[in-house]
Amino acid sequence: MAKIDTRLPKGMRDFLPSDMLKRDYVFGVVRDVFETFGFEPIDTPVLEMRDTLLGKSGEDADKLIYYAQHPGGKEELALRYDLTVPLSRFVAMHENDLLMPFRRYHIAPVWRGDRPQKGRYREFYQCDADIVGIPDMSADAEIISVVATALKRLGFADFTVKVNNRKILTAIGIFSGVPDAQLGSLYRSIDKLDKIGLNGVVKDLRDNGLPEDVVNRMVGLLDLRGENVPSLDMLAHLREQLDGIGLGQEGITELEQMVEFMDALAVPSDSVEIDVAMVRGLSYYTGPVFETVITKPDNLGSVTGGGRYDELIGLFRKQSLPTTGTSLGIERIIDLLDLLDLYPPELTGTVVQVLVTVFGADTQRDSMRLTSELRAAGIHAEAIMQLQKSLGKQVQYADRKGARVVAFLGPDEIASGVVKFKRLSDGQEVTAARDRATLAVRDLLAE
RNA sequence: GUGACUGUGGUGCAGUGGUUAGCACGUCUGACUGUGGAUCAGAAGGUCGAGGGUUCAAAUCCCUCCAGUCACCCCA
Repeated sequence: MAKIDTRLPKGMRDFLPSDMLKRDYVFGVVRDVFETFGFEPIDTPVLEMRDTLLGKSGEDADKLIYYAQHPGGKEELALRYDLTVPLSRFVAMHENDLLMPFRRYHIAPVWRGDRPQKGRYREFYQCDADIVGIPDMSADAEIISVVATALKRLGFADFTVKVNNRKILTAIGIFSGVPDAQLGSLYRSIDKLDKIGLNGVVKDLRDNGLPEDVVNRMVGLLDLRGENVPSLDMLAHLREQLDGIGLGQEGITELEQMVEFMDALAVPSDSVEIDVAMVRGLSYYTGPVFETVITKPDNLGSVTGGGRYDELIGLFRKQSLPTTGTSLGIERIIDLLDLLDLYPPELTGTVVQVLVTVFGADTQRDSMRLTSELRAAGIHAEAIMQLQKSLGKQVQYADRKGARVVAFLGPDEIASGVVKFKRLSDGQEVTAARDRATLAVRDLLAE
């Protein structure tokens, strides 16, 4: 008989138990850091009304949104593309129940109909933290701080949070004399600076039909972005260049304030870089924008992204609320943790701590009783359920599974009222009285 | 949406026109009926991505489709 094809939707994945344990570990660390910073958890439906999502993140994003429909349903639905737009809807909808400022975190899957490739999936989790209701740069500095703290707690040593401000980008456009219609392609060219270099950007700009004097003015500005120029000096320089352009002055002041606040929050200055060539594609950003790259293996793209979007909530409510936040991309973080092997040693690939063997039908109930006692003491325990399995196979099963301790409860032990435990890592065995069994296991697990 | 590369047991690969398609790892069984990682012996497991064409003969050459990977765009 023909078997049903097992394939999954493109870009979507199953997770084995060992994968899930890693994921849960990462989620746990991130959640813990978020809560340390005073962010509260929320959740929203995976489906939203189509109109809620469309037209918020840009044309490119709209094309990636999945539509979801019940055959008999009249509502036009879509799978959420990110957690930011749902938050905006959520705030406008529940403002009566929210205290401002509202700091929330949200860890949940989102869907994008993108072509999958390394570090990119069609279904993936985002971990977002946002502060609603604060226009001040102290909020943006908090966001950078929470990002840096989470990455550090996960074990990353070499990462850079890049910071820029959309107002500066706009000012660069004004300064150089780029017509509004071409601002988009201007940003796109600038964004490629790291990849294709200054000459590449110049070529790109010319190819896009920008006049030579415009290109030259632009190059003068981008040249400021030298690696060795201290950030604040560079901003002062930029301030002179953009003299008379109000938006640019504003953006620079905001960055300067952020730097001060980050300093007060003890964000290590060597993990933050002001990069006036960092753009970010989502259209709702209005001020500071952030993005993190892991600098050591440096091939997986950004692991966090965010920024300030002061107008977005205004689409769902008479008056907008100033909001800033970030998203951590758990999938890329996990790929990197795998690569760098940064997991704590206690992640063994199984939740089972003790595997209880079974000698035969006549001792099975004793094994079950012991298992139950271990569980009551909070020890993760599993009993063998196949009576015909040889003892060797049972121990092998425990070993392959990754259980740390095996319990033996055969006729001899039962007769003398004891139980024998063996720690698989070093083969050490201890025999303990039945009423001291859980203590003995705890000792073996502790080392 | 654009481009490049790749599809052979569960996984990784070999096989580039010629008998029943091989190897490694993994799986299962046994040596080992009260103790794992090692060793040895044996077994199971494949419509060679799908369809069509060329040929006496196709995993191998050609065409189409499908799928996967990577890159661009964009993004986490």
